[in-house]
Amino acid sequence: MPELPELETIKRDFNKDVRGRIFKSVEIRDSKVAQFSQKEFNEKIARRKIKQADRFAKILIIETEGEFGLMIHLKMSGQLIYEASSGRKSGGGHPDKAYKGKKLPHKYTHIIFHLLDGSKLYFNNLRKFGWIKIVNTSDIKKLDEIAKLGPEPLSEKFSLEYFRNNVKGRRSRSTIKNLIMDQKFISGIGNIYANEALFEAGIDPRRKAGDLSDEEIKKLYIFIKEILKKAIELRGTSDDLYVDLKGKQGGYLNEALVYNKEGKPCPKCKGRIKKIKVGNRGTYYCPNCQT
DNA sequence: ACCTAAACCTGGGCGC
DNA sequence: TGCGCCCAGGTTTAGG
Repeated sequence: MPELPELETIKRDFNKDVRGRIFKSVEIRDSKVAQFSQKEFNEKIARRKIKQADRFAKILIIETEGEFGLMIHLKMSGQLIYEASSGRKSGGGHPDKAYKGKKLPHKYTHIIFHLLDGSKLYFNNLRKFGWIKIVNTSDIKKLDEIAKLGPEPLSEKFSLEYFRNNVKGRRSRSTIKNLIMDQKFISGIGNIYANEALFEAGIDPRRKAGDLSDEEIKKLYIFIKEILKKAIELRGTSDDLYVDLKGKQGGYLNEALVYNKEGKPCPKCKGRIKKIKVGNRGTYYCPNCQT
């Protein structure tokens, strides 16, 4: 579901296609998902030019040239889709359909942003866990949701030393899979890429973090980065509902090693991939290769 | 302080 | 055909 690579894909496309446009108005179709009022939007966002999109782990922030911006979390069923105004060249597929071929907007479109040039941003969210709120962007890193996040796996702050110290130290009693999905420890990894990285590193997801050898810790550290980089190149994973800004699916699922592969042959040993529960999450692994 | 499990929400797939 | 049940999942909250 939307994890770091998916949000990174949206951010990059957003900065290419939407940056510089101007907010006009908003249609709030579900007030749980839109955690702001019409009035607040009119006061803080309307008429402002879009400066850029930033990504912090799985959170997207759309900054305007004013003091405020939008903070967006897709959770697992969210879609942020851009539709260029009709009549102008949009430079790519027109995303008028994004959920089972339904035309936008549809039942699960909870917010629509209208931009001054007639283009639109749709926020769809089937399970309504995702949200958008208006935040003051003068000091983004101090915002509650951002401040509590651990380092990004592809940043310099995520060093092997940091990783090793935490895996062996304070957090050593949780399972290694739960640990690498803990956003306060490393931010941006969710269920899909946790499964994939543990497979590549040959580590059983149920292992206690503290029982990993230095060599295993290093392998996992390397593969977390590798898997995420590869997933960004492939524009993310579309298992169920994830699509990019233009409503297109990501390419990673075709390349996935174990995720969603129950009963399929392991890419390394040709044994069968098993599905179990770890920390209440569906977990795919190869019993032969991951020990 | 720590960990686990339920809750949030909805559609889809399954068994009967 | 249709009802009821369980599952998916990121994060928070409640409970142990």
